[in-house]
Amino acid sequence: MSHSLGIRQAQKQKTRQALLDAALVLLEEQSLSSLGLREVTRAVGVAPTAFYRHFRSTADLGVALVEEALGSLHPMIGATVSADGDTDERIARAVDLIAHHVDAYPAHVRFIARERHGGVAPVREAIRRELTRFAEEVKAELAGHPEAEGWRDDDLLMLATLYVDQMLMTASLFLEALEYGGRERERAADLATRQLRLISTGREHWPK
Amino acid sequence: MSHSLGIRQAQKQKTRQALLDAALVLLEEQSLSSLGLREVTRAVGVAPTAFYRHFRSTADLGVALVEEALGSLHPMIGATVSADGDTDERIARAVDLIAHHVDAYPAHVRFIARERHGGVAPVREAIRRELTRFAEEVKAELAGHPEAEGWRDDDLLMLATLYVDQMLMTASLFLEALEYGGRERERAADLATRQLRLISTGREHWPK
DNA sequence: TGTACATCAGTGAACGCGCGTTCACTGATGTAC
DNA sequence: TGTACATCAGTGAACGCGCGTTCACTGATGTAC
Repeated sequence: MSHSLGIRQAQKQKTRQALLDAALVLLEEQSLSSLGLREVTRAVGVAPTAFYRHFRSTADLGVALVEEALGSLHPMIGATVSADGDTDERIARAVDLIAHHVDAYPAHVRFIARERHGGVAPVREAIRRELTRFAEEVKAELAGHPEAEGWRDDDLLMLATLYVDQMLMTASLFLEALEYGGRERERAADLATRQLRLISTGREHWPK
Repeated sequence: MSHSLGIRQAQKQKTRQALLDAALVLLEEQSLSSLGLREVTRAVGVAPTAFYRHFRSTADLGVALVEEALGSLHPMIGATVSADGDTDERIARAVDLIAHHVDAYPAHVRFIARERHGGVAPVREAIRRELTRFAEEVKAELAGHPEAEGWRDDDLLMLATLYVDQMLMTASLFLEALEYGGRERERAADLATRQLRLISTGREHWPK
């Protein structure tokens, strides 16, 4: 769109984003099902009632956060499973991409890891839906590679699902490393690399 | 011990267990960080203050639940990675054991999946500690098999960690299937079976 | 451009409610002799 | 076995507090003419 938003709309979006940002910070130390609407508005500096101009409830805000968090993850996917280089180079690149994503968006990663199995059903649903979509995209990407020749469709989806889950496991391992500091980061990268290598080995020898 | 507990001790343990049981039921629909002490005592039918005779806080109760939940999982581990039969038989048996465990202790499985990355630090820590212990036990079990010959120690631990995480992923998939009903259960079993088969293939062709 | 009216994001007071925690207590159970 | 005292799991009243939600409001922004 070329015409800029009206002043009113722009201000509203700004407040909405401030609410999302404040919630994300508060969610580093608690889970969504205990997040209070007043906490969030207090952190932003608006009246509690202003919350209702943007979200019906904290669960509703949570669903919006899912879209934000997994939206930021989306561009990373294509790159992670892209085809250049040999297996080891691709694995190293994927682990590196995950590590940098965690550095750039730690709160988003934590939110997804926490609420994927969390206590708020609509948010769990939203995450499940997005991750299913991711797996299908990874599958499509895999199907484009020559290695995928002869693979059954459902085996490809199985592999894609394994990659997506492994990506999340690795991301949350890097997140812990970020908190603990020390050599945890290298240990996480090393573990993730070898696990991906084992999966790749299985993939190469998969009986088609 | 041969002598039975005194009446007082027995009654105290009974109340404590009732608190744990009630909490576990309440935690099916919310997460620990939003669980109220009064909710729990109300469900049991004791005064709120009675709670303090057993736990300092709901976080403390959470740690006790971790021990209960992962204790029930413990006997299953040896059986899951035991050596009898060929690869496919072993995989089928493992998937079956996981499915039955989820049927038998759904609330325990949900609790662990939810609080592993939940908002209560001491509980996350307790789960992490137990899962590390599990991975080391699986590693020891794997090391006893002939297939492990020539494997480096850290590669064995890497594989064990992958198995433990995969077990949890599968368990939580079965849990969702339990909620949704329909053919989800078979689909979950099928996916888990093929993912374990891929891991096994990688294991067989692992470059030692 | 100027005027008159409509819209609506954010306000602030008020509400009833359930929370965690304290305290002194009760009465059944345990123990010493 | 009986008695006198100690222990301690569970009670119930009371507290101050922050919660989510309602409501009528204000005043800047938007729109029609």
